[in-house]
Amino acid sequence: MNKSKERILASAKELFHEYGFQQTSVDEILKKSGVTKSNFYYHFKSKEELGLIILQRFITLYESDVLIKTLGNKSLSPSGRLVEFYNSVKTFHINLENPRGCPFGNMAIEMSGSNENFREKLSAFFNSWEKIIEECINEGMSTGDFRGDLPPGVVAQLILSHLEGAIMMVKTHRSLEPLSSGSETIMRLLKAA
Amino acid sequence: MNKSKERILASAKELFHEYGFQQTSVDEILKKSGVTKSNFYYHFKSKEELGLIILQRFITLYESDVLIKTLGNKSLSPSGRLVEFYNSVKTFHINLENPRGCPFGNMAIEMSGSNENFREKLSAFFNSWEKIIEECINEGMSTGDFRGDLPPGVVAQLILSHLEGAIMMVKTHRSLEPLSSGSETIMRLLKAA
DNA sequence: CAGTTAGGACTGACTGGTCGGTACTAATTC
DNA sequence: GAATTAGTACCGACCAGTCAGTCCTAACTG
Repeated sequence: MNKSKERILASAKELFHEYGFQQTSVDEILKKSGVTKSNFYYHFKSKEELGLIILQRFITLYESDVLIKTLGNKSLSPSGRLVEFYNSVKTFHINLENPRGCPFGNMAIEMSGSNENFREKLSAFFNSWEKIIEECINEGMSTGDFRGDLPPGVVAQLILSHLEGAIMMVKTHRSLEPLSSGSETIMRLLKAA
Repeated sequence: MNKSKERILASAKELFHEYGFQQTSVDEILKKSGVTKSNFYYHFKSKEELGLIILQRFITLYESDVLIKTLGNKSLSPSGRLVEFYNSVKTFHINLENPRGCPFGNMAIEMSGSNENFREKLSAFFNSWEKIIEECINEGMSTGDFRGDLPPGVVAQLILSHLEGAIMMVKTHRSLEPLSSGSETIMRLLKAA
């Protein structure tokens, strides 16, 4: 059911990630998904609505498929979880022939200045992402995985900021190195003395 | 002389920073600068050419007015230079009622995937920026300002990645906190044991 | 000095094309 | 019979970019 709707969502998701929201036209989405324009506007009242739905889906999927399975994986040590998380991010970006950047970071920069709906959703998601990292850091400080002389919330914020910046560098330099080298350095800096 | 040309450059620089390159139309630049379209194309052969010129100007200005005066200020200690640099970045972003993000980071995310001219210029600039940070870190490791158990180039890369990510967060959360808190944490992590 | 030439700065009207979105009819599917 | 898909023509706004031609000043020429 809703075959067209799903095809629109799948095509738009890829196009938004590759070219950005504003730089993707509705016509391109129709062409890629093989759906007619009237059918598009039967399912979505506007391009913005589509964008917000895709963003929400991506957030939900990322939380359940990546964040919970790595940072929330209680069968690993806290530092092992963080390493697993970095690995999953690297895998995600290495699988694209040309780095496209972080879907969330790209959208944040593109939309935060011009659309409050996108900005608020992204701001809330970054906060929740940060909380998940913080939980892992906090536990790692108890177990002695990580140095305990810094507030875990502040460390989590630093990790997320650095991650987004590193992915930006990966996209700009067309090399995974800033992410792999940066994540290793983060791990070293967090090691207990 | 060239009053129109300078007005176009000044207006476009602001608009590109606030809305991005692609989201700023030539007509908007004309409206803001009060210049006619034909005059615009008398001075610039395309919107892309204008964008590259503005980017180059911004890079040159930033290197001479910010990077050299902070990270290259030999009258300060290496760690004092880094603090000064962070202060200048914070001042830059606090002076805008709404955070617009880093002009270079914004452009990198927006253009790296679709325009090689922009991507290469930005990639080269990030490398040169990194080198300036590295020089400061390297000296600080000699003086004992910073811990010496990490390669300075890797640390510099981490600092720049984190900075760009933190500015992205400032823009998304509409709060300076990720940058001020993050920079303090970086300083603490780099302190010699 | 008068007449000509050159060239940079500038103009308004215009082009072909794309944008997101609408209107409306008709067929197909569950 | 209600939800979905298809088709297609259309809209006004906007897009980057072009054009022939004017204005003004300064240098050259007789």
